[in-house]
This record gives sequence, structure tokens and C-alpha cells, in this order.
Amino acid sequence: MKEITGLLKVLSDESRLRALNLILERECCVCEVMQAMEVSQSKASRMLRMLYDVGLLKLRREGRWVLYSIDNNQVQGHVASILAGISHFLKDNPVISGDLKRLARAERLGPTCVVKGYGKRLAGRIRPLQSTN
Amino acid sequence: MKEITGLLKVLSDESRLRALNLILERECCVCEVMQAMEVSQSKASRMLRMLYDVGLLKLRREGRWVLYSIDNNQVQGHVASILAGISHFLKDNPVISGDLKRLARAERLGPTCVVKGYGKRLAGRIRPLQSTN
DNA sequence: TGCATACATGCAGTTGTGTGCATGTAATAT
DNA sequence: ATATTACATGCACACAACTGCATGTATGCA
Repeated sequence: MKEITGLLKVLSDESRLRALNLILERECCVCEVMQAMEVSQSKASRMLRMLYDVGLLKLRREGRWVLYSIDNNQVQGHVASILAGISHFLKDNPVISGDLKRLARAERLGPTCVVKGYGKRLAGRIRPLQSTN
Repeated sequence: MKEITGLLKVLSDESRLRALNLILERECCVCEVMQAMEVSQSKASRMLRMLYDVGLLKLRREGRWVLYSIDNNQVQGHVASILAGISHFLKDNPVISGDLKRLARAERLGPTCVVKGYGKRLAGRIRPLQSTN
């Protein structure tokens, strides 16, 4: 029972749905998601972690990067049909389209890619362009 | 976007999923749901109302009763496949089975059916057997 | 070995959610 | 009309969720 309610709870957040949609497009690292969605690094990391925790994503390390992708061993049967049902609501949505457009331009350069040329830690300083959500 | 997140948010609560499952079994009034789930009248009313508000249920009045049932005009296509996916997680669940068993014994007698013989208002006094959830 | 980078996470503040209690509303019966 | 019944809802409180900030951890490079 907690299995399904936990899954639905994670999926019932717009930001996490947007993040999931990016991963459905292709494997992503955290910094690509934060660029595509224009959110803070900690938020991007947490969204992916929550999707991972309910078994939707798997991860692999590649150098300094952590790459998240759909865990097709887990996303099967009923879970897959739920996701399929959800993803149809995301088609033709301007927010989703914008995310995908920015993802195409995103570079795997980490949190500092948005504000370059600083010698100091910046991860916490990258702010979402709109503060809501 | 709010359409799908709102739907998932309503579905991400165990109690509401149990209530939905009862309505999937058959049309129910509020007092039948409260008996089957052993919850308070206000909680039963609110759960059904929330399922109604996101378009999963329709209602009709019959005398003093308000009967909720699946709104098959709305529950189609992607929404239907999401519900189908969810309902598979509910099969063979002891809580769900208990709800259905009590629903079979439930009578359409209103909130007072559990504690009979009182001359005074009782609706607010019917308490869930377990206070959790 | 020290530093930079990519990601994770503890903490705190704000906001949202779930629920009981009490009461309101609408329909029916006497 | 008045009382009773079935359901709805305002209010308050407790608890959970979301997120920014600051910092921790792990990997790679010079």
C-alpha cells in the first residue's frame, strides 16, 4: 500500500514530473536537469533522488557526474502503464516543451556552467529564474 | 499540468485510495464508506468530495442520501489507464479486503447506524477504530 | 597533496495537508 | 412547522512537504 501511495506522492509534484520527463527524454546528470528546468542545484539533486528512491530511476557514475536514467527493470507492467498515462498529460505543454528545449542546449558542465569565471564555490548561488515552485 | 498533478495528489493518499476502491466496487453513499473504512463521517465526506472534485466521481441524490460512483465520462483513456495501473497494487491487500468485507455488511442507515438508539446528534461522535491515518 | 568540481544533505523557515470537532445545510417524515 | 437524518464545511491544530542556504562528501586533476 505504501508502495503505490509513495510512488503517487512523488509523482504528484509538478517539478518532479518535469524532471522525470527530462529523464524520459534521455539520461541526464544533475547539472543538465538544473539547467533545463532553471532550478537550484539542491532542488535538482533532491528531485532526482526522490524519483530514484521510489524505484523509477537508476544511476551510474561517470567521472564526477552522476547520470540518472529510467530503471527499466523496475518501470514495467502497472508502473509503466501509470507513467504512460501520466506522460500523455505532459505532451504539448509549454513548460515541458521549454524544459526539453533548454535540455537540448544544456552542457554537462556542472552548477558553475551558468555563471562562469568565478574562483569560488557557486553551487548554492544559482537561483531559479522564477522563485515560485 | 495542474490537471495531472492535482489528480495524482488526490490519489497519493492511502485513505482516499481505499475510498476510491470501494466506489470501484459499487456505487456508495457516504455512510457506507464510513462504515466500510471505519472512519468518521466528516472524513468519509471529504474523501469522496476530493475524488469528486478531480473528476473521478459523479454523484446523484436519492432521498436523503448522496450516492457517489465512478464518472465513466471522465474516467477514460489516460486517466482510466492510470487507475487501472493503481488498482493492481490494491489487489490482495488485507486492508482493501477488509474494507470490501465491511462494505458488504454495511447498511445505508447514515452515521447513526453504528451507534443506534440515541436521540441526539451523533455524526461527529463516530470515531475511527484506529486513530492513525 | 591540495584544490576544484559535481553532487548530496542537515537545518530552518515557510507552506501545504489531513483530520477531529462543532456546526451548517438540505431533504424527509411526522 | 418542527424534528430528524444524511451529508457538507469552517476552524484549529498537528504533522508533513518543499526549498534555500550552507556545508559535507567524493571524484578527478595539477
